[in-house]
This record gives sequence, C-alpha cells and structure tokens, in this order.
Amino acid sequence: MNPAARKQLVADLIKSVTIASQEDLVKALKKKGVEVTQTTASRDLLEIGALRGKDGSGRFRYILGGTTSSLSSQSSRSKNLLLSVTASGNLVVAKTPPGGAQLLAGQIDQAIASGEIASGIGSIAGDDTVMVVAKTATGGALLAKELTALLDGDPVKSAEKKTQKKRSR
Amino acid sequence: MNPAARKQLVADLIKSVTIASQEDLVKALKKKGVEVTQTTASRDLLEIGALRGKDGSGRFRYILGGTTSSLSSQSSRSKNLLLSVTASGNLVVAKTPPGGAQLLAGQIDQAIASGEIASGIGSIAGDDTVMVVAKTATGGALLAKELTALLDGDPVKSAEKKTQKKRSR
DNA sequence: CAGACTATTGCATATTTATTCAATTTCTGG
DNA sequence: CCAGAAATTGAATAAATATGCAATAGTCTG
Repeated sequence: MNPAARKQLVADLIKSVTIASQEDLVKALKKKGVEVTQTTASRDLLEIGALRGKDGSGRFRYILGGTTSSLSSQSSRSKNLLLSVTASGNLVVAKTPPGGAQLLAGQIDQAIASGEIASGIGSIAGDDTVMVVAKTATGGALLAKELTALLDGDPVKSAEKKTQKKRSR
Repeated sequence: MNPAARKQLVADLIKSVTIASQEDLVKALKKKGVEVTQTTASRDLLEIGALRGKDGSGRFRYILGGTTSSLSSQSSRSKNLLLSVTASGNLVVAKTPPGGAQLLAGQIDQAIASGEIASGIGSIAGDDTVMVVAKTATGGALLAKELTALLDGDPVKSAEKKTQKKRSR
C-alpha cells in the first residue's frame, strides 16, 4: 500500500475508533491488511497532524487537529496534499489531509484555467475533500488520470470499473 | 504554590509561549519561581487537557484542547441532523439544519471509510447541504437508501423516479 | 542501462512521557 | 492535639514516542 493512501486510512481510523497508542494503530492497520511498524505509525501520525491527549473518560486517544494546525509544511508541494483520487460519472472526488482541500482546489482550478487539465471545468472544496467536475457526462475517469498525472502521487481508484477485493465486515 | 494556581499558570504558559516538552515546561515554571519535576509537569498537562503535536513549523508544541479539538467522542449520530435525502444520478443531496452540514459530512465520510456505507466515495459540505457522490453513475438512489438506513429512519426521496410528495421546503 | 538522486521504511536507540511506590504534607472529625 | 484519610509530590522506572542511520526501492537523466 502506498504511503499517502495509508495516511488517509490512519486519519479515518483515528476518527472512527479509539487509538490510544501507536501500537494500537499498528494493530488496527494490520486488521485492514496494512503492515507497518511503530516507526511508520509515528511518522504518519505526525505528518497528518494528529494530537494525543486524554479523552473525557481519562483514556489516551489520538485525534486530528483542527484545520489550522497541520498543514503548513506541505503547502508548497501538492504531492503530500493529494491522498486519493476517485472517479464516478462526471465527477472526481479527491481527498486531502484535514484542512488541505481549499489549497488543492486552488491548484486544480489554476490547472484548469491554464489548460494543463483539459477535461475538467471546475472544482469545489470542503475541509478534506475536493470535488472536480468533468466536461463530459462520463469524463470522470479521464479527469482523474489527468489530476493524478499533474499532481503526482497515487494510482487512481476507479469506483465503477472493477471488482473490489474488499468485503465489508 | 498551590496546585490549582500552578495548573492555571501552566495553561497560561502553553498558550503564550512554545512549550515543546515537559522539560521545557519545568524550566518555564522555574523562571516564574515555581519548582516542580517532570512528573508533576506531566500530571498537570494531562489534567488540564493539554495536547501535544507538531505545529506549522514542524516543531513540537503543547496546546490546550478546549477550543478546536475536544477529545470527547463525536460518535453520536443525531437523527435530527438529517432533514432530507434526495438522489439524482450519481449524487445525493442531504439537507441539515443551518450549520449542520460539516458535522453530517464528517459522519458520512467516516461511514464510507469504515465500509458501513459501501456505495459512496466521498462527500462535501456547505452550511446546510451535503453532497455525496456514489460509486456508479446511477448509484445515487442506492446510496440514498444506505445513508437513510444508517443515519435516520425516514423514507428516501427520489428526485427522478416518480411523483413526489410536495413537502420540499 | 548505469549512475545519481529521492523516497520510504525498519531497526536500534535516544528522547520523552506516564506511572508506580513511598514519603510527606494537608485536611477532617473528634 | 491526635489519629486516620486523602492529597501532593518526587525518585525511579516503565512505557511510549521520535529519530539517526542504513538498506532498499523507485525515478529521473543522459
């Protein structure tokens, strides 16, 4: 598994289950089929801006910092900004670390304006998600490839095309 | 010095200067005339709910959790957050009370990440509207059902299929 | 393809933080 | 004041996290 996608998974995990320590995280990742050591867990947590403290019940827990805390070190390179790209119909959904979506959307809009990305017509950003609209009704897949090629990083996930290996719970 | 007053001082310190470690805190307290060991520093920080992570410049820093990031569990799914769910093509539009969209979108993204919702790929939120993208070009209706089943008990509205109840609002 | 450069990772270890335990102080009700 | 209970603290240590370094894999350039 590639590092950016793993970081996305780490972010999702600490949002959805209580991760009290890095060893916890290592085990949770293993359940998802991702094997790393505490070393990498530590780096991932630092890089996505995770914080550690005690929750209301007095147990340790990692959380994701607010949109302000985590991003400045990655602002220049879009590579760290782009965690995953998924296409569906005329849309592409791109995920970023928390707070990174506005920045990524700006770069995408610029690329559209300059013609570097030919198959997109615009984007809109939330906190960690950017939606990009393709020119044609089925242009999402092509647009996803363009985005990936431009911004570097991960292989494109196609939500429609092939069989998923994953079984849900 | 009395413990409560010292904790207040600790809180003030980590708000006003960069405290990168507990040894830092011990030194900062010493400058203020308060001598304690790392043991007490650790306890004080935990008791006031301080969090540790890297700041924008990549340096370690303690912060206070209250403002941005409470560690309390955010897992409650408030049903009154979801006012309506409507599908069209590969999209679902979910409405919330004013200001509730970000919260709902966060819950939806978690559900997607965890596999509870299998037919969605991502969501984006405004103020009272969340847009969710389905995996397939016509997957909106299915996704709407999944969302409704997960977050609420109300029937799904379809914008495309047939006669509507007139209760849009 | 070679060579050079970059990115990613784990191991070993340094650094940092949390906790156990015992000593000491403070509080409380007679 | 006194006996006991509770709170507070530090020293030692356990536990957890971060990092230097080297190995490996991937990428680029000619």
